Amino acid sequence: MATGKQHATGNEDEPAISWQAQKSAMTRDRILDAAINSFVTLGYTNVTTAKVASAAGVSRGAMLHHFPSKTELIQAAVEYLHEKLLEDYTQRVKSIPAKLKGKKRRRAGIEAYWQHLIGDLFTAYHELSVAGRTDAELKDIMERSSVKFDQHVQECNSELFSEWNGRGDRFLLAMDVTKFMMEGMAVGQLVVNREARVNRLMDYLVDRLEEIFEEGESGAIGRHSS
Amino acid sequence: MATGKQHATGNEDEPAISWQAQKSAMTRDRILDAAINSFVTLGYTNVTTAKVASAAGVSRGAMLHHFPSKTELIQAAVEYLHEKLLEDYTQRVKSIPAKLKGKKRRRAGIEAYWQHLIGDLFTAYHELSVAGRTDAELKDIMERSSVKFDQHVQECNSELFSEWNGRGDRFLLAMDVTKFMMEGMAVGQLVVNREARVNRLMDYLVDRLEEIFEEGESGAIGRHSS
DNA sequence: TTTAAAGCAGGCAGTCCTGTTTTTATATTT
DNA sequence: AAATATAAAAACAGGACTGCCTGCTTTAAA
Repeated sequence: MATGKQHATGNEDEPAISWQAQKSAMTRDRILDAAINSFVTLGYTNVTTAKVASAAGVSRGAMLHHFPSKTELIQAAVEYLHEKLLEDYTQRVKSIPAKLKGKKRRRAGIEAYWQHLIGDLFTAYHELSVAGRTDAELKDIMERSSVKFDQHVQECNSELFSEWNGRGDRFLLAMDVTKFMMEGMAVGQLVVNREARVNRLMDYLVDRLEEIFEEGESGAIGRHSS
Repeated sequence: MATGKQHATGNEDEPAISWQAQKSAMTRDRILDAAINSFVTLGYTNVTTAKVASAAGVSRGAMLHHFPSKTELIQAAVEYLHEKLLEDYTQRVKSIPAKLKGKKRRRAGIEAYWQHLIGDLFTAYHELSVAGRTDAELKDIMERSSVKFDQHVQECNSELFSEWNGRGDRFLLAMDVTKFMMEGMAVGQLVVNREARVNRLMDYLVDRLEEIFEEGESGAIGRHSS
């Protein structure tokens, strides 16, 4: 594969993209993709370096060349996963038709987040997150990743729902409600009547968000608590 | 502890509680307690039969006498955990003062569930739940356990919030919203500003439940969706 | 008192996993 | 074209975990 026919001509001051560096980076990414995929299909507990190497189609030796230890592999996989999570979410949000306005737009935002949550990337993230609870190093990385991701989501939402800017705490509350309720749905056991319950919950959630948007400073939020 | 002086007198037709059966049951429970505790402190990934035996204070041989394989140990631990989860939740709900009425009572119910969720038992449950995603046998057991637990919670709530009986779907929706949002909070990464956000979310949740309770058939729920 | 059986303790073999080292192939440079 | 560096493959050693097996102690039955 890739017989390596590079430009034979002079090509003097082309600095250092260097042919084999690309190949190296490619196998590196293949390994990281395989790692993430292994977390999804096997579960964190059952992932071994050999299985990842096999899934990536490289020898164990090749893998240990790129990642000298299992720990370094996992840490690299977390950072790689973080990038892919950001990209996945961003992509889903960006593909919301610009013509959608108002409530339709909000509903589409919720749906995009839901599709993100039931995808493989978030599954892998959750596996690592649970594993991180009892692994100090991993915990640290996961928390940083989580905080950065939430910041990105907030920026996306400020853009997507610009009509809500300037609401301060309200906006943050709405984001928290959405985040935790939907993550709970994605993570929790939801076996009986799944479809119907999910739809009903998402309808309910959108309505509550509308409430926050519709009502003024003295609206339903805090009506009882005040 | 319990020097085992059983009644030396006749006591003819007492069938078979038999001395060593008690001892056996006790070590069995010690092992299962140690297993659950190991899931909490070590994480499912790092639990080994040797560590569980050590934590229980029994030899490995003793453990293999009670649980011939690791699989059987874990399955027994799940059933044991299920019982303890039921008991824990029930206990917390029952200890809500009977004098509390109306909103105070609802708030106390939420608080009881929250304390249940941030306890060790639910942590162990979550570990096993995640492990069950990629383990067919375990998945099966966990789902059954989950369904049964939810049923129990529903019965408790029907009793605790009897003023809401007869609301049908409304009631189920309120339970789902509560369940998933709070489980999301318990499970998800919630590092920055944890205290304040949790309190705010629980205030918000209680208000939404009040809404369901206060408003009639044509209330806020479905106001937008209809 | 003897006999059978159950609970229990510890050692042993096989397997899997990790990380190191050695070896081969492929690129880049002089 | 030779030399050097890097990527990849394969063999190897050490450690950990699981399951089995043998023997010991305590309880129940005869």
